[in-house]
Amino acid sequence: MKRKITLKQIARELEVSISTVSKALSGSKEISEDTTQKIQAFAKLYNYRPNNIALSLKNRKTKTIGILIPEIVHHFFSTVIFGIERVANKRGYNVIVGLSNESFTKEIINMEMLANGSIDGFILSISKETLLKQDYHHFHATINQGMPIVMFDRVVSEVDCDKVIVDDFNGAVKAVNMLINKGCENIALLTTMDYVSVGRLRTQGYLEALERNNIEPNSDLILKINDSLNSADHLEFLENEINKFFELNPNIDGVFAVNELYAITAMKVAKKIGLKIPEDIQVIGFTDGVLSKHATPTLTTVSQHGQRIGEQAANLLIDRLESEDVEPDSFIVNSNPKSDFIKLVIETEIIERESTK
Amino acid sequence: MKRKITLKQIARELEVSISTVSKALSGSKEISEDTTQKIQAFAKLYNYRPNNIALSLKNRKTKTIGILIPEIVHHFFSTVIFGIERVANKRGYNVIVGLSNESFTKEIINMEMLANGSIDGFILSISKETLLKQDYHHFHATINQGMPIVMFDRVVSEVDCDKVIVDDFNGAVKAVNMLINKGCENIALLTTMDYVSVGRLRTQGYLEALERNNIEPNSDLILKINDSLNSADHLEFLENEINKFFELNPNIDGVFAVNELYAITAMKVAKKIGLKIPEDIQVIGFTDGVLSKHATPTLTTVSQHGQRIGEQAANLLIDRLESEDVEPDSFIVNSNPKSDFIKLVIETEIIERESTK
DNA sequence: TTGTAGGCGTTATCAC
DNA sequence: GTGATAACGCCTACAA
Repeated sequence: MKRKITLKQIARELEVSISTVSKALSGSKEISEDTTQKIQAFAKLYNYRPNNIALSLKNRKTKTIGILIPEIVHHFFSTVIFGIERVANKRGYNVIVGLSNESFTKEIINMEMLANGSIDGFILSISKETLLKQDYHHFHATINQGMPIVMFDRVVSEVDCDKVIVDDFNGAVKAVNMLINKGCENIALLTTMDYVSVGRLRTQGYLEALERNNIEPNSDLILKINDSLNSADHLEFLENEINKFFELNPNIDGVFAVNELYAITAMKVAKKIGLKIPEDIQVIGFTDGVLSKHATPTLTTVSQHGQRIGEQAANLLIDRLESEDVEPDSFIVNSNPKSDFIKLVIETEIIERESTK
Repeated sequence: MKRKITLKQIARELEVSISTVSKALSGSKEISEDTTQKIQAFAKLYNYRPNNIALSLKNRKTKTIGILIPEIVHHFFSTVIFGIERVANKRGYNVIVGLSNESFTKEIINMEMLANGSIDGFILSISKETLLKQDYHHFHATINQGMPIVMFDRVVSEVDCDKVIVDDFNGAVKAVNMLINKGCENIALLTTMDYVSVGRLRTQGYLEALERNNIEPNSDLILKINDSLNSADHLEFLENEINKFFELNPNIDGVFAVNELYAITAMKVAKKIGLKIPEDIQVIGFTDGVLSKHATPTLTTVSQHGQRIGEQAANLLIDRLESEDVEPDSFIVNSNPKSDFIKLVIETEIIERESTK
């Protein structure tokens, strides 16, 4: 077992100085043909590779991106990671993943763990608990330390940073519009509690679409589901809630659900009580995951393009990291660093499947 | 924007030496009460945290684990990551993720990228292409460099390292046994091509169960599906294959599928051609993912306990990393480092749902 | 053409 | 009690 070889060892072995080795390996023409050749051959033989940690320390940049997300066993988030990793890798960066599990404390711990030199910047989506608490001091702190953050999906206006968001509002408008155009007259909304901003935006989109079509919103047709329960009991609870809801409102002929699970469950309940999809009731869900594609009938969804979100976020972050390099040299007067944060809105796309006519 | 503060800056500010600051902060009692207090207060005020990179360089360990997997948008793998992250975090480690996308080359590039000091050890699952090529030199190389590897799920006997695997063989036996006990007489096997070892093991389990029950295996009832196509066309292809298969073998009353997708698709096709589940045909799939839980009918599956796999793998790796620290001091004669690699077999568990009687 | 020295941030050893 | 020094591995400005 031969440990990784270092410049020092090569130098000792070849009886030259460390800097000669360094220069020879980087192809500097300060060094003579002969020694360069000799050194490069030796290095190749022993498979020399510069130590990343040493480089990081010297260059004060690690070439790695920290991702901090609420959960990973989740189609949307893993898709985003996939997108991030893709461009990160292409641009020479690694990716380090931290999970908050929707917990405020774990989010903070993870941030501190990574912010101490391990990474050059963050790409993150805020945990539910943090959103509830509305305590964003840890974001401000790391930004103040000069570490850039790019937020995606669950973002918050209180923090100044680059953001990549889904066009939740218009996605919902499009979906509900489609239901209306396909003949639905009593469209139900299945949504979450308000504190997760995306849920709120999707609800607003639902209302907006109704208004544009001169349909009076009916609060009976809106079901707000408490999603704070954990998965074990959650599924049953969900089915019961939706079941009650459908029985109270037998006139429902269209459903817009703010996430895939609600949509799938709505279909399941509908089928159980004898409704035909899409003949009797049409369903559209936000978020295009595995379930939608494989449900029977397959589910029409609003796709968020998770991969694109990840790619854009990574590009945004890396662009900022690499532009910072130049900053100290440039004396642009209007650099205006406070307000030129970018907010990318990723358009949604409706994927039509069998649950709509 | 105040950059992260360093020992040097504290020292300068307080007009003491760097080493005094270092000692004071680590609570050494070499330093007087007074200065210790003063320094600690100052450090707290400026929120001093030691720089991880510098520590890594000094200690020659990064306290981070490299995960290298074929894909991340995949329930099983993300579950494993979840498990790894959990124990890694608990034990003070970070987790850096690389994706091979089932590509041999990307696997190598990622390994080399991470092996140059960025991590202390690997947890990985081998890409399909690598398994096909049977070229494992990169694993040997990194192990030879003194970097431990723990493989999970897709492992290979040619590489000497710790392994955590699913009991694919017995899982399959259990599943097929269950089908037999529930009255199935013509059990079909839906499997992949042979080169992915887990597929082969599950196939062997299927055969074993038949044999134990004195049932003559019938090659007509085994469908090997070419899964090298990409997802776009794959689904349709899959449905067609299974459809043809079912039509050729109308006597099938039980299906064991080596993965969730095949099982779900089999159910879909069965329903389409008018078979009732589980009355006419019962189905069990390997891998317990989201689809199984939400399909109609819900699918009986063989759960692999992905999270536990991840946890065990992480514990194995960290145990090895932290035992290495002691090694140089201990002069145990029978240390026998070559052959004491651990192979953990995680038992599967059948989760009964509606697709079986 | 080659080598020396300093520094990235930290800790540990040893001297004062 | 406090501080100087070396070392982790690398790079680079500056000497020789």
